[in-house]
Amino acid sequence: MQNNDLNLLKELRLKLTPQRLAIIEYLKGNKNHPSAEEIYNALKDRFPSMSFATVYNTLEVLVEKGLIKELSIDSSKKRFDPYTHPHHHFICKACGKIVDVEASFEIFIPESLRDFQVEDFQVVFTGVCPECKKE
Amino acid sequence: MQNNDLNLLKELRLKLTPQRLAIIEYLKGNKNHPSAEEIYNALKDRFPSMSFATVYNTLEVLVEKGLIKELSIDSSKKRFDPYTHPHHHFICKACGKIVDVEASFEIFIPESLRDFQVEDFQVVFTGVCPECKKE
DNA sequence: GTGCTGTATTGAAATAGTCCTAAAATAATA
DNA sequence: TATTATTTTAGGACTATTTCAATACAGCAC
Repeated sequence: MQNNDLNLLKELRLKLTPQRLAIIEYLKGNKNHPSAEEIYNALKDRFPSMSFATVYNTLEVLVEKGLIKELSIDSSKKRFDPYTHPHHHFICKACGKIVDVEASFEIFIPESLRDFQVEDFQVVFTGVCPECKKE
Repeated sequence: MQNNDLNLLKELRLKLTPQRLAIIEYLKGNKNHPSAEEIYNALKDRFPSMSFATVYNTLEVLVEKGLIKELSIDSSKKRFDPYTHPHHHFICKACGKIVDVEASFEIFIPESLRDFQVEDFQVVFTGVCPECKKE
């Protein structure tokens, strides 16, 4: 946890609670696209009294403030991604793993979206990851 | 419901139950990416005794047989798409509507996915649809 | 530091979506 | 028409998520 995180939270007028700081610290640099449960499990040793609601509340706030992104790649649960810069994903049909794809793609906005306010796009690759391919 | 649907189901060795036929008919040509609940609600007048499990069972079979696709665009529920040909989507942040994008994109497979077996990709645009833009 | 105030956390229960199971129903076949 | 294997049904189980009221506590003024 760096000082600039503390300052960032202050600027956002969020109270610096230990649970929040731990959740942010856990997410920071995390490339595993964790679910709420994974976050909860990772922190419950340090915060045995922490409630699931706190994890959800915090994640909601962080998404609102734009510090993390909520991924809609997995239809069974929400996943969260601290990397808010534009990037893409590969999802393995076998194990469900989600991998970052750092390439940038040149995509033209199709004519059919003329009247739409397109703000972002995401490329989701599907297939089989190297580990699952071996089996 | 056309005869070729009936033949298709026969070839797949699926029993032609009224519920199944109704679900297939409802999905056919449907561009709203309906959820299981929407399908259930749309048909419950005609099939008051129909169970939710039937909807899920049928959808599962249809996905297995490749007649429809399951979309993982909405993190709150599964959505189903009868259009199995390659196409993309726009999702409105305001109303959640999912719109088909028929364009085809030239995407290179990035070097970082060298060892991955990439089978498909999907472009998901996000932003605001014309209706929500007005508000 | 002490006290105040509004925000955050907690625990439990409510809700929503999906899936499971066993019994009853029924489509397909002979 | 009888048989059989598949499908539907009803209800409950299960998981993920949200809500709620009560309690705790971070930040601020003094």
